[in-house]
Amino acid sequence: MADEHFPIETVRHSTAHILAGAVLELFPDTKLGVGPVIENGFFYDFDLEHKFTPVDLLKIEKRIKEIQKRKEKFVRREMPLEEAIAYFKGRGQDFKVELLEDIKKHGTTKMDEILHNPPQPSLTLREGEKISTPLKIRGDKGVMKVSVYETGKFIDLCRGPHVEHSGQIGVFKLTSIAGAYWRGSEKNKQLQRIYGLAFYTEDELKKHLEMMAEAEKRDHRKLGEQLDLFTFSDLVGPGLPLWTPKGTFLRNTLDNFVWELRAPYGYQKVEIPHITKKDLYEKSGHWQKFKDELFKITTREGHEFAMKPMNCPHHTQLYARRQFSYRELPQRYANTTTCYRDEQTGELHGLSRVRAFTQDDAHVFCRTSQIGKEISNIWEIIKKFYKAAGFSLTVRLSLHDPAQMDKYLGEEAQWQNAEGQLRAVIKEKREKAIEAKGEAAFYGPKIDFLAKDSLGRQWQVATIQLDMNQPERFDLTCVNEKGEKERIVMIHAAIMGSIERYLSILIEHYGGAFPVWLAPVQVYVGSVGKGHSTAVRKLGKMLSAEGLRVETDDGNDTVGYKIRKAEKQKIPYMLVIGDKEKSLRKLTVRIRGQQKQPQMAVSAFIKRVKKEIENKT
RNA sequence: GCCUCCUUAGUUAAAUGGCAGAACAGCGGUUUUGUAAACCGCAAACGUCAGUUCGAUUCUGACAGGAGGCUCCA
Repeated sequence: MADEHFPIETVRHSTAHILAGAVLELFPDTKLGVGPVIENGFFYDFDLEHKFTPVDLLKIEKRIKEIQKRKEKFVRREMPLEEAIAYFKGRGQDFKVELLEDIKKHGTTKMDEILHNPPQPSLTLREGEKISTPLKIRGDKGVMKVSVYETGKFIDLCRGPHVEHSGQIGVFKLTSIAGAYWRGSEKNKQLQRIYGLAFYTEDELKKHLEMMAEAEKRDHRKLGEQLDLFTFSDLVGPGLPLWTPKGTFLRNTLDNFVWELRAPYGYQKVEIPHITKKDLYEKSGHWQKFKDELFKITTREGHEFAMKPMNCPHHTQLYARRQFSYRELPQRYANTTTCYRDEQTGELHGLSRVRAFTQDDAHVFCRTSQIGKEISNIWEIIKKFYKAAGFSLTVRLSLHDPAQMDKYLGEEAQWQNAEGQLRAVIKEKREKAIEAKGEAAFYGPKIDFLAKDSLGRQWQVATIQLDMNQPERFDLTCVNEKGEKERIVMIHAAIMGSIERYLSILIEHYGGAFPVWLAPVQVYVGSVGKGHSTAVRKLGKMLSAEGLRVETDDGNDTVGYKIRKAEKQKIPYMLVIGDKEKSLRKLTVRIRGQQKQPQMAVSAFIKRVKKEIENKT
C-alpha cells in the first residue's frame, strides 16, 4: 500500500522512476527516454539491444519489489546545466542529453506538448520541498540549473516531486510492452515502452484489473461475432466490415431513430454518388490536405476520380444548384451515406476505425443570423439521442491553434468570428463546455460531445461544426432582403458520427444486451416437448403480427439447452411453451439475465414489450 | 506506415522435425425433455509462397491477416 499523503500522480511518477531504476539494474546499457504519468499509471521509454519479453516484465516487477524493500531515498539535487549535460553524456544517456540541450536552447524540453497524454504534474509538495514544477531553475548567479532525482544508484533528470523513498511507491502492475517513437515523431527512433498501472491500494488495482477484464469481455469485436452482427473477410480486406442481417437491422434502427429526432426540425433527405472528380476536392481544400488518405480511381480515359472521404463538398454542390432566397433558408440536407478513407493498416481497429464507414451526416446551409437557432436544435437532437442510451455527455469546444495557422483554411479573423459564434450559442444555452485549442477541423471550429459509457469510459461521439470556409471556397450565397448576394455559412451536424464507430461503443456499453427496441430478436419462443410445436408456432405468429421480432424453436433439445442458447444471444424475453402454457392463456416469461419467471397473460406481455419499445428501454 | 508479438476445423484450443488429439457449433440418428450444456455417430484444420532438410504444421525468410502500442484521424 502506497502512502496516501502524496498525490496519486506523485506516487505513479515515482513508480515510473523505480521502474527505470530496475531496468537499469537488469540491463545496464539501457538508454532512458521519458517516463511520465498517464491515466491509471505510467510508462517509461527505453532504448536497448535486448527486446523485452513478457518474461522480462515479471523479472522487472520482481526487481522493483526488491528496490521497494530497500526503501531508497529520492534525493533531489540541483545541478548546473552544463554539469548535468556532462554527467548524462558520461553515462551514455543520449536522450537525456538531448533534452538538456533543448532546455539550454529553448528553456524547455517541449515534451509536454509532444507527449500524447501530457502528465499533469501535481503542484502539491511535501513538506520541506521548496521547488516544484519548473524543471529548469535559474540559480543565484544566473547559472542555469536543472533538478535531478537520485534513488540509489539511479539518477534521472526530473522536475519532481516524488515520494520520500522507494517503499512508498504505488501498488503496481506492469501491463504491456509497446513500440513508441522518441518524442512522438515517426521520423525518430522507436523505443520500447513499458506500461504500468499504479494505485494507492491493492483493492484499487484489483478493481481496475476487473474493469479491464469486463471491458475485454465486452469487446465489440468478440461480441460482434458471438451475436452475429458483422464480419470481416480476408478477400474483401481489412477495415471493411460486412454486415449480417442482425447487424444491418441495428444500423437501420439507429439511423431511423436519428431521422425521427431530426424530422421536426425541417431536415430533408438527399443522396449523392460515392465518387467524384478530384476537382471537387481541389476546390474544397481536401485534396491538398488529405490526398494520401483518399482511395483514388483512374478512369479508362485517364481522368482521376476519388472515393468520397466525407460528404460536405458534394452537399455544397446540391446547394449550389440554384440561387436561393433568404426566405428559403436554412436548407437542411441529411444523408446517411458511406465514406471511404485509406487509413494506415496499423490504425484499423474493429469497428472503431475502418476504411468504409457510414456517416449520419447533415449540412445546414444558413445565414449567419440563423446559426444560433440551428446549432441549438442540433444540440437538442444530440441530447435526446444519447440520453435514450443512458450516456452522460460532456461538451468540448474545439478551437483552432493560432500558432499553427498552416493547418487550417481561412484567416485568423474569420476563425475568431466563428469561435465567437459558438461561444455565444453555448452561453445562450447555459451549457458548460471545456475549450480545447488545436482540436478544430481544418475548415472550422466544432462543438464536440463526449459520452461516458457504462464502464465509465469516455468516447467522442457527436459533433457540430461551423464552417465559414467551404461556403467561401464554393461561393455559396443567398439573395437577401436588399436583393444582394449574401455569403452563407454551413453547419456540419453528425449525431452518431459514424454508425460503425457508434455501434462499437454501443455494443460495449450494453455488453451486447441491447434494449428491447434495438434487440434484433426481442422474444424467443421455445417448446418443452414434442406436442408443443403447434402452440409455439401459433404464439410466434401472434407476436409477429403485433410487430415483435420473434424467434421460434421447436427443436428436440432440452429446455435448459434452449434457454442457454437464447441467453447467449442476449435475447431480452424467453418464453417456454409446454403443457402448462398450451392453451396460451398464461405465459411463463423469463427475462434476460434473471432467474425469476413471472406469469402473465399474452396480452399483458405484449403490452409490456410494446411499452418498452415505445420508451426505448 | 513503424515497433513487438501472434496465426492449427466455423469458434476455443492441444501436441509434434516423421499418422495433428479434443471441446463447442454443424450434420445424421436416438431421446420428447420445464428455464444456462441429454446421448450416440459423422464430417471438418496446420494462413500463403519460398528456403533449409531424406522429410517442415513445427526451423528461416517474404507476403497476407490479427493483437497491443506509436504515428495519423476531415
